Amino acid sequence: MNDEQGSIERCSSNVVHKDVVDLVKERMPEDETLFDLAELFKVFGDTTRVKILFALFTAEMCVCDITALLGLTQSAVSHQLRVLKQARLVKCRKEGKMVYYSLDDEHVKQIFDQGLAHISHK
Amino acid sequence: MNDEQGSIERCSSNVVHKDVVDLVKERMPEDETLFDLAELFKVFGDTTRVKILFALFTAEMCVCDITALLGLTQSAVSHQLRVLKQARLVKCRKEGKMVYYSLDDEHVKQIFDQGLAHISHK
DNA sequence: CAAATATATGAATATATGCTCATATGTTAT
DNA sequence: ATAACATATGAGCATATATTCATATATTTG
Repeated sequence: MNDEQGSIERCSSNVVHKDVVDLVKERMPEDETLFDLAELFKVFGDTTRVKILFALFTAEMCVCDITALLGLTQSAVSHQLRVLKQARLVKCRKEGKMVYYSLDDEHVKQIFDQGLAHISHK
Repeated sequence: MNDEQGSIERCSSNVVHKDVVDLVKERMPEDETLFDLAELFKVFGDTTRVKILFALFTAEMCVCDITALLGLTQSAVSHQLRVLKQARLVKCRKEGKMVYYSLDDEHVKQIFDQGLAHISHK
């Protein structure tokens, strides 16, 4: 209402730097976008799924092989493959009784590389 | 033990394509790396934290302003800032009673951009 | 020092999530 | 058709996690 230049008062849910908050608000993506982005990263946020994706960087694999590789239950693997597929990160093709999974995204590799870069200390 | 070229039998925790599994195993990063990577993405896997990081792309902000921006409790924001700080994604500087948070990572922007690229349909 | 304010933190709670178990579906071979 | 096998899926459980509430800490002001 007043205080044009340096607003350095009031908080408790009230804004201290209205100008900054307004600018940030302008530049914020839509809520749905932010939600979807978080949902995507949530998929990356599990060791089993990260392992599966890394495996598929190297080669297409059937569920059986992934199960053996990870030392988990076939059920557990299948459940996670479902999650990855729903996120459109992997695709599958059926050949006889077996189902072969492979990567279905060009971005994952780069996302992982950036993530690894962050991890190997800044 | 036998069957050199096309091993297309046995599963149930037994490997179907031993060659593939062996190759994949070779190229897999260490378990600790995979775990840390998943932990990092777990941090990105929450709408509130994604919002905070996006906000900080634009400007350094105090807790108060972030709280107003997100329409959450000050406590909730503080808890999430803690998570982000622990992951070395944000840093903070104190000025009087206020604490200003800003980005502390060069990779987040690129990770988010790749994530957004994936989201906006393949 | 006391009051006001900004931020941090521990406990409690409600929800989400990954795995296991049991079972269903679908394919191949006998 | 029956048996064997590969994969998918639903229910249940145990754990993780995001938010809230209450309160602690720290800084500034009167």
